[in-house]
Amino acid sequence: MASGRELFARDGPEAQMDEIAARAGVGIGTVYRHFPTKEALLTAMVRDRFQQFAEIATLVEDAVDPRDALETVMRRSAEAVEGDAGFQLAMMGSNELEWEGIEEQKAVLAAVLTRIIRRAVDAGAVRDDFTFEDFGMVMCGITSTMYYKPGSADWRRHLAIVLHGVGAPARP
Amino acid sequence: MASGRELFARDGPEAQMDEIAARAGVGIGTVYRHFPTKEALLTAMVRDRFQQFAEIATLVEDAVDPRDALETVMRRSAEAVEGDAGFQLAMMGSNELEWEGIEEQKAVLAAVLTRIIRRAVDAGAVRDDFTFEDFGMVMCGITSTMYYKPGSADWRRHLAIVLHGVGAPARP
DNA sequence: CAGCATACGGAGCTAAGATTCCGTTTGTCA
DNA sequence: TGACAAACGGAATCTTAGCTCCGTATGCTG
Repeated sequence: MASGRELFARDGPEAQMDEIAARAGVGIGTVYRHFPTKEALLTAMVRDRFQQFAEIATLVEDAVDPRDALETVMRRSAEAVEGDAGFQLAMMGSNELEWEGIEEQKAVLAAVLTRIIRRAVDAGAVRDDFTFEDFGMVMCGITSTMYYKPGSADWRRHLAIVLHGVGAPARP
Repeated sequence: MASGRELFARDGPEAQMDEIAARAGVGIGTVYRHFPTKEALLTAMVRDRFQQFAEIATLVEDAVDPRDALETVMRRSAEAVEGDAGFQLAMMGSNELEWEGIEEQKAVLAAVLTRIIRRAVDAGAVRDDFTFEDFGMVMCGITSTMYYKPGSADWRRHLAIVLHGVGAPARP
């Protein structure tokens, strides 16, 4: 059940299948009938999030100011993930393991973001060596703040620092 | 054994006690005679690292340029931790759980770093709201890159971005 | 060398949590 | 209403990994 996977996300990735089932109001067997394994459940959740990221990025892509677009994508994506400990951990590891069936969503996101980044670089608003890879990297960092200080808004400071750091260095 | 804990650090925090013991060339019982619990072993390791951080910071504190001092501390600390997956994960969580017996080392580090940061801020080289807490936060982020891309030098890019972001914003 | 103490090794105990399996319930068709 | 199918629930199983315990080896003293 969709509801089940969200509850799981909320409690973090070490949530027990028993608990997930109970909270969704079904038996364990039922959960396993929908998702053959715990990892499958995780993956489904992660895929949804990446899709959401892609939607956010697409929505913002045509903003007049490309620098704004980038900033907004980062902020909105981070906000979307606040309180979803399960995904936060998954994301921090997303560069490591290639989750099955995530590639597609990731590719869409990469395409949109690459365009946004290129525009921002061309506008001189972002350091010219910034890439989609870097985007993922710094987002993971921000996510780590979220994960380890749940409920705090500290990640916004982290984002602010990174956003400043992503800007083009002052020409001397 | 000191050697034992390092081997453990290398293999990550999910290394099994059996394996640790075997690799150290002793029996499991012997490991448990030195460290009552797996967590104790972790903690000992983490304490050593924090002490190392404090030493690095102290060594660099008197550099002429406070901005350089900060940068050097970050880089050297990160380098010290490269390849130590166990500590990397522990550090990412260090703001969450208060490890027993780490407070002392952490306090020393905080004192030195706070001085360095203050000097850098006073010199106008670092954004004036930057704190020791922020230091830990961004270091965790950089560490997450290290952890999830082991063996890669990508964390240096992450550090570069963050360092730029930590700088004082241009006065308009 | 005998006797005692200290430290070792590692088989086995126990807990936790993912996954399986089968008897039961619910729903549909004639 | 009876028979069959699909979906369910959750106790039991299997696996993994931390930890305990006790018989043995090493070393010191007289």
